[in-house]
Amino acid sequence: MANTLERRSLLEELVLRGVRITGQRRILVETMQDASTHLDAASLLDLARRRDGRINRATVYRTLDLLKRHRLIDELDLMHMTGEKHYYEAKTTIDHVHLACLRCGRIEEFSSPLFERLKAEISRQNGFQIVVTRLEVGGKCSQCGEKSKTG
Amino acid sequence: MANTLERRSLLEELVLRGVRITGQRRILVETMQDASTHLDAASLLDLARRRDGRINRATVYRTLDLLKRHRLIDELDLMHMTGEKHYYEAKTTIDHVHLACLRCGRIEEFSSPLFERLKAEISRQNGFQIVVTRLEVGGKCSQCGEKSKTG
DNA sequence: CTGATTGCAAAGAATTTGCACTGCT
DNA sequence: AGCAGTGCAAATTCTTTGCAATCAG
Repeated sequence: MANTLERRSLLEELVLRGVRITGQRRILVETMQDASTHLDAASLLDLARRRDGRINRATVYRTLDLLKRHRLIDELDLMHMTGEKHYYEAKTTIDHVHLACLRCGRIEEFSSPLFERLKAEISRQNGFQIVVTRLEVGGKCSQCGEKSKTG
Repeated sequence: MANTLERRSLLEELVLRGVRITGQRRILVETMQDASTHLDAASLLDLARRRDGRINRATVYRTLDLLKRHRLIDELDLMHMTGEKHYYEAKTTIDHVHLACLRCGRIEEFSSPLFERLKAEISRQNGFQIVVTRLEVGGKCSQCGEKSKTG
C-alpha cells in the first residue's frame, strides 16, 4: 500500500541488504507497494499474476516470509473480519493504529504521539526491547455511526 | 486465565444473559478461567477433557464463538509466535497490552492510563466507537535482554 | 416437549513443505 | 558454475459445517 511515510522502496531495501532479486520478488514487492489497500496473500498473488503470469502461490508466501524476516513489512489481522487471512503493508517510519469498522469493513489508519509515548513507557517500565507492535481497534466508524443515528 | 480484574465469572455472565448452560459450556468456561496461561482451542479441549471426556472439538470452537459474540472473551494472536492459532482470555475491566518475547516466548501483560488516553483520542479524533482493541508487542523481554549482555 | 446444542466425520481455508528444475550473480 | 530460488502438488494446521442424536429449560 503506497504510503508517504516510507523511506526507500522495498526493492531498494532488499538490494541494499544484498538480497538476491529475482523477477518474482521484483514483481511481488512492486505489486505490494502499488496496491491501494492492504493485501492478503491470495490478492497479492492475483495482482502479481496480472503483471506476470509466472508466479506461484508458494513464492508469494516465501517472499512474504523473507520480507517479514527482514522486518520490511508488518503483518496485520485486521480483527479477523473476513476469515483468518493476514494482510501486509510496508513498514512505515512511524507506527500506526488500524481502525477496523466491524460494520462496513473500512480500515482507517491513525498515528499519534500518544502511541509513541505508550511504547516508550512499555520499554522503560518492563525493560522490554520492542521490535514490532500491532495495535488494532474494532468498532464502528464515523460514517456508520451517523447512519445508525438517522436510520 | 485467572485475573483479579474480572468482575463476574464467565458462567455468571452467561446465566445473567439467559444463555443456556450445558455441561460442556460449564466445563469449558471453568477450564478457561482456571488456566494459568492463555489457551488456544486445542489446549482448551485437552484440559477440558481431563475434567470430562465427553467434550468435542467442534463444541470448543462453537463455545469460543459464543463467548466472542457476547464479548466476554478477547481473542489474541500473540504475534503468531507458534503457528496461526488463536489464544483466548476472559475480558478484563481494563484493557491491557500483551508483550510477547520473541526469544523465550514469555507473555507479559501491561496496562497503563496512557493506553486509555490513546483509546479516548482515537474515539474523539476519528469519531470511532471502539468495541474491541488488541495491542500486541513483540520484542525481547528483560530477562532475555540481560542474558544477551552477559552471554 | 421442543428447539437449541452436541458429536461425528468430512469439508474448507490458509499456509507450508519436499523435491526436481531453473536462473541470478 | 553453483547454489539460492521457484513451481508443483501434496501435506499440514486450524477452523467450520451438515446432519442425526441428545438434552436443558
